[in-house]
Amino acid sequence: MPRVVCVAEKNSIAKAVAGILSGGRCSRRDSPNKYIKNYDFTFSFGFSGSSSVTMTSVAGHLTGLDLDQAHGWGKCPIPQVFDAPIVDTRTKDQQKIADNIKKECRNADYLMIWTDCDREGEYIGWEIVQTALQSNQSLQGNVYRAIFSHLESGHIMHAARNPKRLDQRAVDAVRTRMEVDLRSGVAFTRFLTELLGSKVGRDSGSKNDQRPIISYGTCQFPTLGFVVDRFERIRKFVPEKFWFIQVSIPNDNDKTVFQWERGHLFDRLSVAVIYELCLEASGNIARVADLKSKPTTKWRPLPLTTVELQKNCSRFLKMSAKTSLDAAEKLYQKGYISYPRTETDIFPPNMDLQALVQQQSSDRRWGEYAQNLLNGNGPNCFKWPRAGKNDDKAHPPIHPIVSCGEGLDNENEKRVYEYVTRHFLACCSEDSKGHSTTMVLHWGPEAFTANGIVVLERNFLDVYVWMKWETTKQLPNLSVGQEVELLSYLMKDGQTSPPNQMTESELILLMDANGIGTDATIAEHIEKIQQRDYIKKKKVNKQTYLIPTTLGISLVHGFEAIGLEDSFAKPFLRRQMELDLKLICSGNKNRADVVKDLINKYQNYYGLTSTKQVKLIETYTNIKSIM
DNA sequence: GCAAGGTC
Repeated sequence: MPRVVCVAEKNSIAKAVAGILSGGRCSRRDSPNKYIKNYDFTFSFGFSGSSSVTMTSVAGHLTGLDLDQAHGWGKCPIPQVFDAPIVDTRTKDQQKIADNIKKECRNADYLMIWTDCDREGEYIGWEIVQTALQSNQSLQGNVYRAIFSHLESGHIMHAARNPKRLDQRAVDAVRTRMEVDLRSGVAFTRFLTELLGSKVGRDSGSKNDQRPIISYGTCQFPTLGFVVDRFERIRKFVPEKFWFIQVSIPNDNDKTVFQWERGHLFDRLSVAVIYELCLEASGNIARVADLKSKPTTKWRPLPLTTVELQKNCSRFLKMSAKTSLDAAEKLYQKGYISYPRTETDIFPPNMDLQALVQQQSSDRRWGEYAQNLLNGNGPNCFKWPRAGKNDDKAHPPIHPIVSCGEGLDNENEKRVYEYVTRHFLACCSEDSKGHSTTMVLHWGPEAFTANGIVVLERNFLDVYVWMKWETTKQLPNLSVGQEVELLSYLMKDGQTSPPNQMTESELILLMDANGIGTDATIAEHIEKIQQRDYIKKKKVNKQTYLIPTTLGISLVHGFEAIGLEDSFAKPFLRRQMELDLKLICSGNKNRADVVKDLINKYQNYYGLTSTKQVKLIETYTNIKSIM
């Protein structure tokens, strides 16, 4: 019988796929790595007929990239970093996993790649192929690639029966990113550490004269740039005075305040003239000009992605992005929630979501809510979630798998589980419904509006406890055309205020929108620039803000003073690389040209930076003296 | 000792 080895990106996928292909009849063997298992069964592939199959996995990348020995830290002039030979490396864990693959493939006839169907997965597939060929050259030409986007059994069967080949263009694109990130990162990190490390070290009074690392990374710098940018906008902010008119009318024993439709104006005299006009024309009498009443809804959330999870854990639970992602990872490993790294905000149509809701019906906190959704009496019954626009073709939105009851003793995991579950139940609920009334008053030639909301059905809000939507005070009972005596009519002034410092939740949004990092790495970049002492967390009242340090501000301004064509601290460079990678994937550019162009650019920037390096030191010294 | 990207 022919022998087929299948390799997935992680054990959870290997286990699930083996279970489906074998009809639940597979046997499990250990591998040298405790997280990796080998699953044996028989299956009939189109290319091999009835075969003896071993399904195993890697755990992410199987190889790493580094400069060769001769070009290690301090061993060569920095510019050589841009064209030094690159070697593949393996950590001890990777070595064990590679050994397992080589052993399993030694007597194999076919190799089938089951890594995630995204760009990185394609590259990991290529790493697996290279490793397998080291022990079995005859596999060359007998490598297939399964195309799948979730783990529903019919879908997996279809993938097994319709294999494709690895997409070399996607592999090339990833290799390009790796090489450019490595060379640019290593070169500028060594340069900055040599130039500023001892200076910063002395200033910060760090012990045993240890020099801090001052790193450059294609993601680290734009992340820092966002924070510094906000900081500068606040620092340079000049408040501007404005004037406006506000009127109010009686409402029961209280009043209803109406806002001027012009908002506010920055010219006092204009407002004063308008105010006089109104007063002359109408005295203290206004007229109801319009009354609009309409149903309104507050939408339930979209299915949960990683970025949304991190943003909301930061906003609602005051957890750092790193902490929430780590907790989610643990919950996934324990089998409580689905895979936590996903960009998908649309559920596959044949998923049994009701069964997942049912799972939650025994919970003390939201069990009754879940049960009511399924019972279907009352306005709030199970409704298929809204569909977002993103599908990473690899993982479904984050959702709870089983109820954990009181089974979690780690506080962070408990809170993240609660968030994921409440979010999921909210997704499967009705929108919240209300009624909004808008009244327009005319006073002289000017219009003023007031708005009232009655929440009629809370629906998902009952389980999504962090979101608020409240009934406001009712508008007074008046009809169109009616005249009303004003309780007050005032000309007021105010001034514009600066934006707040950056929150972590805003930073995540900015990074995501600008393509800086991925769902899995955004939290790490934010963590990294704190470790490097470029930014610091600062608590004001109950809110935590991210504030750049002297070093962080100096780096951004220092490079600005040098005047590189594409600023390191802006997202443009990274975005341009991303576009080039897409062109490699579509076959419109080749890897060698893109690498050459990008490395050339960094070489030029390095040349310019080193001739103007004194500007970096000056900037640091100047900012140090005024901070 | 340096990057960013996977994953445990």
